Parts: sequence; structure tokens; C-alpha cells
Amino acid sequence: MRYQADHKERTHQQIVETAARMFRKNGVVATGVVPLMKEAGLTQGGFYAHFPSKEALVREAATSAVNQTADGLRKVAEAAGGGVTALQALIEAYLSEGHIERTETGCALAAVGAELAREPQETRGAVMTATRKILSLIEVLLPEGTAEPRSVAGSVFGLMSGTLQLARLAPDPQEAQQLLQSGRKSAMRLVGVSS
Amino acid sequence: MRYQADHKERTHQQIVETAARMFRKNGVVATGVVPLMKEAGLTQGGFYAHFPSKEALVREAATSAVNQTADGLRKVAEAAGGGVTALQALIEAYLSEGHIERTETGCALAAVGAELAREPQETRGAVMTATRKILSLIEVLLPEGTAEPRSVAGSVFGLMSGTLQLARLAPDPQEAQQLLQSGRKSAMRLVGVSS
DNA sequence: TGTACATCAGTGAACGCGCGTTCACTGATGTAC
DNA sequence: TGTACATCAGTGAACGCGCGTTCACTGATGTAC
Repeated sequence: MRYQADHKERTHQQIVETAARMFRKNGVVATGVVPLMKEAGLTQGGFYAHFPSKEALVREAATSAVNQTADGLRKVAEAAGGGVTALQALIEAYLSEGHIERTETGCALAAVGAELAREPQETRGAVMTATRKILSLIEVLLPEGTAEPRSVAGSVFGLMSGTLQLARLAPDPQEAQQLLQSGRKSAMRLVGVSS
Repeated sequence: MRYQADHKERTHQQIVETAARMFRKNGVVATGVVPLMKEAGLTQGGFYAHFPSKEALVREAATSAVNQTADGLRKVAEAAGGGVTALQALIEAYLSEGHIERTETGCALAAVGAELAREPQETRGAVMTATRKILSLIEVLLPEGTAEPRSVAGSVFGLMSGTLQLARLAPDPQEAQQLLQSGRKSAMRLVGVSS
């Protein structure tokens, strides 16, 4: 081999991860292949040795970004020990000031979910599969005996994602904070813990 | 006057309303000035007699789209007579199968909220002002004695918007339906009505 | 060991195209006399 | 009443630019003998 066995695979992954960040920061349509490859430390021509089209990258990078989001939330929950306490930690981490600012490493669905909904079915399917990991993560942390836990998990995530987007939209930081706080309270109420 | 007094104003409004639809359908960045003017029955050159830049149109059209959303929800509530019954009607209309499909005339925040969060502060301020009308509308419909109604209204809307986006992402219609149903139930629980 | 050759990840110029924007112009309608 | 002129909403060609994509090439590394 002229290069290390995993050389190309590592470059591929580097492109995917750069895209996963840039897509969230600037949007999917607004991110061009040339600036993306430059950011990844390469030139545009090499792109098509890794992906047949931008659309193929979108599918892979969007899925990767959602998986990253799921992993991040799982770590928060694990650090908090599991159960309702972990669920509260997850909700507080998601609906936090820091998450408003760190769009590019934050939740992919809050950042580009609506844009991804306009992608071809195949892409949406791949993203949805990754999204289900987030929903399952929430589901298993719900208090025992929760009625329709799957349903509650979906709504709690919807609430968190929608509220984070609203908070990001608000130009007044105080208003953003209030929206987050409302979201945290309501999310906890939904999971059956009236703080 | 060479034209009727309101001629230019009507054309202006026609451009704004066309943009309000196209932005929601295809996204803000993905909507070009040339196709937009064509859709409005004009040619691209005339655009700059109405707006100094695309950004100015984005501000106006996004605000208009959110106002349209607020008006639509108000009408649903009024048709249902007010109070909790009206709130339920609003929630059911928002989290309905029809709303998944009619992105271009549906809720602007679910369609392009995340994209608008990347716009300059001035645009976000105008959009947020319109958004507060939606939140106030929900707030006044909450059951009497609801604790922190403003906070609840924000969360309910966050839940609805986030859930609708998730449902639009799901390629499987059945999964989308389940997400909507979960959202309806959770929203009603949040407003204090355990169905 | 040294040289010729094969491999292939990545380069960078170039492609046609649509973007946002500019501007000289058109033509319908009004006013002046 | 008829004609010259002013107004101005809208036209459409053209601008430079960045887009996604293609492709002939480079050059580092390996193998063959």
C-alpha cells in the first residue's frame, strides 16, 4: 500500500465531520463543496473520490451529526447515573445557554431538521434511524410506569428541539433564557416530575 | 397618477406573499430572486424597485409568513369558540396530517425557523415580534388559574413546532402520524387537560 | 541494491449554470398648453 | 381637442461570483526484477 491502510477512510471521515459541523453552523444548502473541502484541509477535486455527489455527503454527514447528538446526550445521561436524574440532566444540557451558542456541535435536528425534511426519502430515512436513537435514549430514562413512554419521549424531544430553535431566534438573550427555562420546566412536567 | 394609487403597493405585497410561500416550501437560501419574481408574474429587474436587497425581502416575507401563521391559528381558535376547547382545536390543527403536507402555507417557524435564526439581529427581532403573537394567542386560551401561562404557552408552541418538524422528517407516514398523535396528547397534558 | 514501473489519494484549472444585483431602456398613463 | 412632454413601474440583458462537478495531472509510495 502506498498509504496507510486506513488513510483514505480517515480523510473520508474528516470530510464527513467537517460537513457535520458546517451544515449545522451555516445550513446545508448554504454550505458549498469548495469551502467545505478547504475547511477540511483539502481541495475540491478530491471530493468526488469520496462521494458521488453533494447529496451523498448530506446523507452521510447529517446522519453522523444526529448520531453525534445522540452520543453526546447519552454521555450526559451516563454521567448523571441513569433514571430520572439522568433525564433531568439531559433536559438541562439540551435546554442550556451553551447549546444556544454551540449550534455547530449541538443538536443536528434543531439546526437543520427542517432542511433535512426537504431531502430525498433515502436521506430522511437515514436521519430518522439515527433520530430514533435519541428517542430511545429518552424513553429508557423515563420513570417506571410511565404510560406510553415512546410517545412521551417523542414529545419531549419535540419540545426540546422546538424550544431551542425559538430561543436561538430571539435576539434578546433574556427572552431566550426565559424560553429555555420554560422548556426545562415543561419537559420535566411531561416526564412526570413536577418540580 | 399613471397607475392606480395602490398599484405599486399591491405588486410589493404580491412579491412578499410569493416569497412567504416559496421560502417555506424550499427554504430561504434555496429560493432565488429570479425564480421568485417569475413566480410572482414579474421579471427580476423590478425586484430592486421594491426592496434594497434580498435580505430586506427575507425580513418582510418572514415576518409576513409568521403573521399569516398567527392569523390562521387565531381563526381556528375563534371558530372553536375560545377557551380550552379552542386551544384543543388549535393543537389539533397544528399537529395534523394536513399541516405536514402544506409546508408552504403552514407554520413559518417550523418550516424556516432555524434558518431565520442565522439571519441578522434585525430580521430575527421582526420575526420574534410576530412570533409573540402566536404565543399570546395560546396564552389567553389556557385554562384559568394556569401557573406561569406565558411560560406554558412558549413550551406548548415549542413542542408543536418541534414535533411537526420531526413528523415531516419521517419518511414513513405511519411513524409521522404517531409523532403527531403523541404531540397532541402531550400538548394537551401540558396545558392541563389530561385527555 | 538500484531502477523501472504501477498504484491511487489528492490537486487545481476549467465546465456550464444560477446566484444577487445593476442599469439603460420601454411603454402605459398622466399633465401642460 | 390635440400634441408634446414628464413620470415611473416594470423589462431584460449584462455584471462578477460561487455553485456542483469533471478531468488531466502530480507526486508519494509501493512492487518487480
